Amino acid sequence: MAAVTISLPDGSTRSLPAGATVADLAASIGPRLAKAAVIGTVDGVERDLDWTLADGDAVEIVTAESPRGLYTIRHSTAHVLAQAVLDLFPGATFAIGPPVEDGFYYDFSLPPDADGRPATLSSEDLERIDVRMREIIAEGQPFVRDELPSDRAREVFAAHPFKLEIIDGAAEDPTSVTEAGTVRTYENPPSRPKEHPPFAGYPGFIDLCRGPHVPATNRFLGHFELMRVAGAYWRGDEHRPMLQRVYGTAWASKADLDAHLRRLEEAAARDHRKLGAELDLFSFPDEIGSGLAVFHPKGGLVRRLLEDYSRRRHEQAGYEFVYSPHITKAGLFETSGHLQWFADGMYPPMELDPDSAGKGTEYYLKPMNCPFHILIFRSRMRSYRELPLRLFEFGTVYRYEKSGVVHGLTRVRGMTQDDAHIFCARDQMAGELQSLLGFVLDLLRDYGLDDFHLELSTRGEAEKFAGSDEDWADATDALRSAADASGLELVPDPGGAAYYGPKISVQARDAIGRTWQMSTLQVDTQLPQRFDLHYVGADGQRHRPVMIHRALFGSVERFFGVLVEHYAGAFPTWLAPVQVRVLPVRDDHDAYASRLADRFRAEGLRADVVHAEEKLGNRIRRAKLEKVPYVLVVGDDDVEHGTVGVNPRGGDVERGVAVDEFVARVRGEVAARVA
RNA sequence: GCCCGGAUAGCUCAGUCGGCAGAGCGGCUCACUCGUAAUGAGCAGGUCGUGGGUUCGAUUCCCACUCCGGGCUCCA
Repeated sequence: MAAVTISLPDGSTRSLPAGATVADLAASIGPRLAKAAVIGTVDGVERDLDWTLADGDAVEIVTAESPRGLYTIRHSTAHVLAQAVLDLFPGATFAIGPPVEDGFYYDFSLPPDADGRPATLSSEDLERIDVRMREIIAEGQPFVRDELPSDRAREVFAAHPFKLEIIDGAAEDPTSVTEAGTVRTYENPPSRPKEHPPFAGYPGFIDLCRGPHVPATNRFLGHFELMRVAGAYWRGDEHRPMLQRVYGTAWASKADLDAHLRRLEEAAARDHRKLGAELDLFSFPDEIGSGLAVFHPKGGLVRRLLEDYSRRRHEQAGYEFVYSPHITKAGLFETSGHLQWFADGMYPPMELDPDSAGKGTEYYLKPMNCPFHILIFRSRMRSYRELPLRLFEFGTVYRYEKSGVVHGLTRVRGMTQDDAHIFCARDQMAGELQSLLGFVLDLLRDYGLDDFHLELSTRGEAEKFAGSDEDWADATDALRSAADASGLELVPDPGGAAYYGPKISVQARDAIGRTWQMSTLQVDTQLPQRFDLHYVGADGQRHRPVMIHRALFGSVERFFGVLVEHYAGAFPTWLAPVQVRVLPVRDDHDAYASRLADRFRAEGLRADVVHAEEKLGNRIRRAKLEKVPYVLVVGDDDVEHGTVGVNPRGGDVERGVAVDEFVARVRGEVAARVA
């Protein structure tokens, strides 16, 4: 029998009999690899284990723990989910079911209820689905690959309109291929034919799919958990039917699954909404309305510290501070284009000052600050010598966010932007953007975020963009070169721009690896035109300035929320609402404790005292739960020697520390903005 | 805006198959005076999210609304 020669990633080659598969190759390397192999890549393309190898193929065996192996496990689990739902809900049909980060989902449409609308899944249904999935897994159904002519596939999937759309190429499925004329399928034949198989000519379950898959349902699957059910629009389009989406997570082992579930718990424990209440930072009283926060004294203090530091840095960087009102007549937003492009995001107008006919003037709450800053620019003739003119405001704006999207402090209806508009000459734009990006990143690092990437949002095909192609191209180029100069990774986001211009957004990764959109830098040639802005150049002629819109925090509220989660509520000393808590051991140490707190406050530290009305242990416990950076315990020894017992957050207790030394230590930390 | 789920004391939650509402923590009072993550006892605190409907009777069943959570769409 002829042999095939296969090359491996380490550069070695192996000879196998003709007809050998990926699985045979793994077995020839070793029994452990044979067992661990989920799929293989052949010349870079992922293939099932039963794929027949050809002479000269370069093959890599993919194991369960690898990203590709996990992807396969999640993908195969999604198929099992689909089979289970189709089994349990006769008449149900299915759409797409790709693997996603940490798991998978599948979208379904259930047969109509008595009221004629498609039925929905409830969380109780998830338990039944879970049970059915485990039965299918225990059955050990193979995943059987096949290529069907499209005509034949249309017959097989006749009862599944979403699949027909995919076969016809009208809908995209990230896990399906619809090559001209044929489609690939994966069948899971059941051990016993189903009573009412929903596919013509197949006794069990079959799905359109590019693959590859695990060899059988009892290989590598089973370490999964269904997480939630949610609505999702077919093809992500809000004008199309709402499907029922089931999300799950799946891993290579029980230990990995458990570790993932623990990570979710940890993330929940640092949720800023939970910590906001626990640490008495802010709240969202129902009486005020959705997405409208109040900051309590401690949250207000932290917020003021964030803002104060930002203000100082902006002053040093040549920004000038302005203020503008919260409401304005409609005309301003007509000129700016907001009422044309952004009206959906604005609160409806108030009609004031009716005339004799009863017709009043419409006022709007501002959704953005830019038109106001523009009016400041336009308030008098500007010289090129004034440029770049950088106008900064902590500007509170209101946006009528759709009711389903508000989320803690990260998506609100009333927010304060650390907003600035830079008016510059066209030839200053590139340089200004570059130094601006450096300034942004530098400042974010001071707040403790240091892992970034950039996103470049450009104009898409849609109609929602104002202005000429040329202006967009210029602006986009300027942003791209500033981004390149930063050396950070740049992810494209076509179609993500605001109506008036492209933007770079800075995405920051927090302490547990989640990314948040923070700063935005936008180039705008539209508003200067709309407001007919100009300045007088060195040549004595009028020129049109370019505007750069930028916010570093994005919104103060979101930034605050992100920092709470980043630090898990344990703010660094410079931001902590209470930096030092003094705990006298007994009543007769009260006077000493109070003198210490006075001294600390005189040194510019935020210190308080909790007297001995409760046991020391409990007072320490409370201080720890409040995440106070320094708990000082003072007793007889300390009164006698002028020392303190230092119990630092996350560190070891140290007795008999001299007060001066302690003050110097903490003041140093605050100055360096660490810990 | 759409789909699913929820709202009971300041917080976390139990409970009522329709018949006067419960716990722990927290708060207050008293006692304890204590050296590094929960001392004990007592007291107060709820028109069971809001408004309608069904009913002899609704916190419980139905409807609408408000607010919250998880998604989709959208977004700082």
